[in-house]
Amino acid sequence: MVLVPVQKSSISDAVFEHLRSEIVQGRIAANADLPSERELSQTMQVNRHAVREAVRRLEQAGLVQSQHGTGNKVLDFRQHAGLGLLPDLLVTADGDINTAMVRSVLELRHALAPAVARACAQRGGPARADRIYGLAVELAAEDDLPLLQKYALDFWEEVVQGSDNLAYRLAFNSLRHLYEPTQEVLATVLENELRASWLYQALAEACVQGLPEEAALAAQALARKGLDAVVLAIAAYDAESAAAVVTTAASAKT
Amino acid sequence: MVLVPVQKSSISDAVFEHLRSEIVQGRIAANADLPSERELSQTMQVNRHAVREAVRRLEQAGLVQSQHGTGNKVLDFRQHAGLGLLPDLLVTADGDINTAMVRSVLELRHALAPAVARACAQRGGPARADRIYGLAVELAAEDDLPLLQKYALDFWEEVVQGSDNLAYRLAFNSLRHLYEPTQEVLATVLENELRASWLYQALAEACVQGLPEEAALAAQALARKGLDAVVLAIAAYDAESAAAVVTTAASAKT
DNA sequence: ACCCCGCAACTGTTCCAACCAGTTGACAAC
DNA sequence: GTTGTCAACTGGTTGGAACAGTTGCGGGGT
Repeated sequence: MVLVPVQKSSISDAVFEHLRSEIVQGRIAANADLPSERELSQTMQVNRHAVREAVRRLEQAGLVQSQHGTGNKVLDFRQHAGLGLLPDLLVTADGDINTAMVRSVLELRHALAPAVARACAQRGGPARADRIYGLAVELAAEDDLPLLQKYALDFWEEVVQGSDNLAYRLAFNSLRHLYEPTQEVLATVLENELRASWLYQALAEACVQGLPEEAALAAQALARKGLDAVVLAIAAYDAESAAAVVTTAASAKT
Repeated sequence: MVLVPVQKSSISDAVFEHLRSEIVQGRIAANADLPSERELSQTMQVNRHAVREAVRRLEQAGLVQSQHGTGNKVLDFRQHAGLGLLPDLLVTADGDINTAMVRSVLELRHALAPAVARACAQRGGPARADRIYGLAVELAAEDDLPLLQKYALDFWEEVVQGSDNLAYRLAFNSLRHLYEPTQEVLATVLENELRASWLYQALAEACVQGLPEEAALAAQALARKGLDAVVLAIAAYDAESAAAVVTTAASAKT
């Protein structure tokens, strides 16, 4: 018997998530008006306050704009949303993985990793470099994939902090929030990267010795491994999906 | 006589912004409890719903976590917030410019620009490349600084769209929202970059001919100019601030 | 015929006053 | 000492009312 904490969700949470997915998946066009609060509360059978709280969150997320007297206008999330929207974009309307988004995210990581590592080697300081080195050693000694993943995340967390750049860190936060719920799925795909312990060590070494370019190169090599693996996995996945569609069509014809 | 639209701000907006600045500037410690909703509504003399809507937005921004029965806990924004928080971090508690943050943001831009340009040259397509080229030509012909700035923003907007990477675009959104309100201030600092029309043209050329590495190099050179200029400006600004402090201290002593 | 003022009829915004529901800690009963 | 209960917090939800902008229609006026 396995017991897990039950997930409790408030009403306004549910309203928020519903409207968000309606918008993100294009079922409500950009620049269109959201139904009025009174109408929403009536059709969704919830109190108007719940709707209002949801709309406020949508506004904060850059998906909606409120105007007193006129209504709530749906914005184009591609123009106004931030990285916080990534988790919701990873799955398409029919529950499939949005492979284009996965590639996008890993490209973003590939673009940031070298810069973060470079900054960390420049400004991280000896104490931080020691911690990073210690994590690299732990990582090299570990064989279990989930644990390896956890250590890698800790490793990067330290490097990002060492970069002494809050903008990097905020971007990293968005990527981490995206990464955490999908860990198990990604573990197998990123295995090559996670097991490249020599690269983690090279990065750590570069931080200890204060060699920015070496750190950047190691970080780039790491991110490259992940990106390449994902690109391959995506190609396989898309081919499989296409084949499935063909099969379905064929069986429908018979 | 000049008339500008008056800024109307709702009550919950005001509550939100007040609490946000309290949190971001550390006047409420991370992991501390926010005062209860009833208490906040009483001390701020507003209705509890206004407080609730503000707290919802704080939660959405990653600054606060709500728990039924226990209260609203303040999170460490460095760990949980996204790039959307950047605008609020640019000014310190006493209204000064947060120079470390300015540097951080331009470093982020410097890290992203080459990757975005590379992707655009690879995947942008001929139609987009033509538009980019057209904007580069317009840019080269322009002399007025504010207009130059507008064209440069349009230019990058096109490049980002051409990168066919929604993650890049969402990150770019955050940077743009940060950039727009401070345009006038930044125009003078970034003048060297904005007037480097040959680099814009090199980037455009690379997009037209589909040369990713050339595009990346041009983009990096552009971002580098801005970053270098800002680093210099920051050094001057900090020196001036330090001198001002000394002067104040000296005059206080007499 | 045209213009313009004013009045509905929308919209979001704010408020009040309850009550429901989770959490915690003190305190009495065992 | 352990345990169950209850009071006193907390946020969550509800209904209803009134306030405040926006828009468009229609009845004046010119």
